[in-house]
Amino acid sequence: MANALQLDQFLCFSVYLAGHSFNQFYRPLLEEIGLTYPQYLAMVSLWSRDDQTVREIGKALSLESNTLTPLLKRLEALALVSRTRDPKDERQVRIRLTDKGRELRKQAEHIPACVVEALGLSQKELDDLHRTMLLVQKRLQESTEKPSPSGV
Amino acid sequence: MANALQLDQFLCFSVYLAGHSFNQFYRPLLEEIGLTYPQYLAMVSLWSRDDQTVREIGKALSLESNTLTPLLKRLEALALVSRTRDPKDERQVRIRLTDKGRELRKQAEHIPACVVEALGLSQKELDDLHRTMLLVQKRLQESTEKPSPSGV
DNA sequence: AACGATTAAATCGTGTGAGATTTATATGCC
DNA sequence: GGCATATAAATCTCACACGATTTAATCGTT
Repeated sequence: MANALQLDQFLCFSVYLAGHSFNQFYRPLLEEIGLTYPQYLAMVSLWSRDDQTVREIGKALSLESNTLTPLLKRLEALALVSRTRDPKDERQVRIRLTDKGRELRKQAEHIPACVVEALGLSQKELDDLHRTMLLVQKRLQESTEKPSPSGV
Repeated sequence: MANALQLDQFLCFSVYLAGHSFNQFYRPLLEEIGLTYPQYLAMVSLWSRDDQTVREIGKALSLESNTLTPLLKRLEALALVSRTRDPKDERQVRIRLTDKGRELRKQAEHIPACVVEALGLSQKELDDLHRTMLLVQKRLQESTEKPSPSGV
């Protein structure tokens, strides 16, 4: 039990530090194209599917409007996206790539290979890592949303 | 290659989201004892070794004084730690647990088991996860510190 | 001992993140 | 149709994170 405690302490540290190092690794690469890591993730989401609402992007990134609104305004200021109210539902704001936003994808395309190279993992290991991260996310989110499935 | 790009995009998302979910899971647990996640990590570091300099804690958490100084001042305001200049080297500030800071450990001790339970992983899987996170951190940090080991 | 270089914290400005509240629009029920 | 309810963004406040700079103390060399 002192053992389990110890392990988790290391685990929470290692997850925290891995996230950090991911962020740090991307930073200089993204600096070249003028984006922060969260801005890059929002752009990746839009490159894979254009014309999303703030809420949809938020779902993809696990972020709410309190974080996304200013972030997207910065992307708008960079002329990478446009923000317009949906005429069919004025509550929603639709985010669309501009030509410049689509152009930027080309400059960002070399980045993934840099990460794969730095990690130095095989395809299978990358796959395992990806699956593990998704599982961790799923399990923790389930526990967070409903702390006690058997009612309280 | 469109393949590799796709995989990494998912990977950077999944790592980002796993970090998020970890943070979200800890939040309500830590709220009970009045700490944020980074504050908790600093306290864990001090519980495992008391009387560290800002720099030493920073090394453990991959943080610099620009982040740590205000964080540690908040812990000081909570009366959990003391901050005093080292008489032998006045440049350094030594961080020491107060009695209250040591006491808090008891209230934090149940948290690790919650995480292990939520993850629902075997000891071996937890171990693998931990090792993988450490490896990711190591590889990415190496690449970040010296972008090209074979000179440029 | 003196002065340039190094080191440790602290400070400053910008950009996330998150809880709580607010504003504006849409929906449901009578 | 009219009003309570629900939903989507935006706003506000606080707490990280980080690059860059500043301040203070120590070290190294002469």
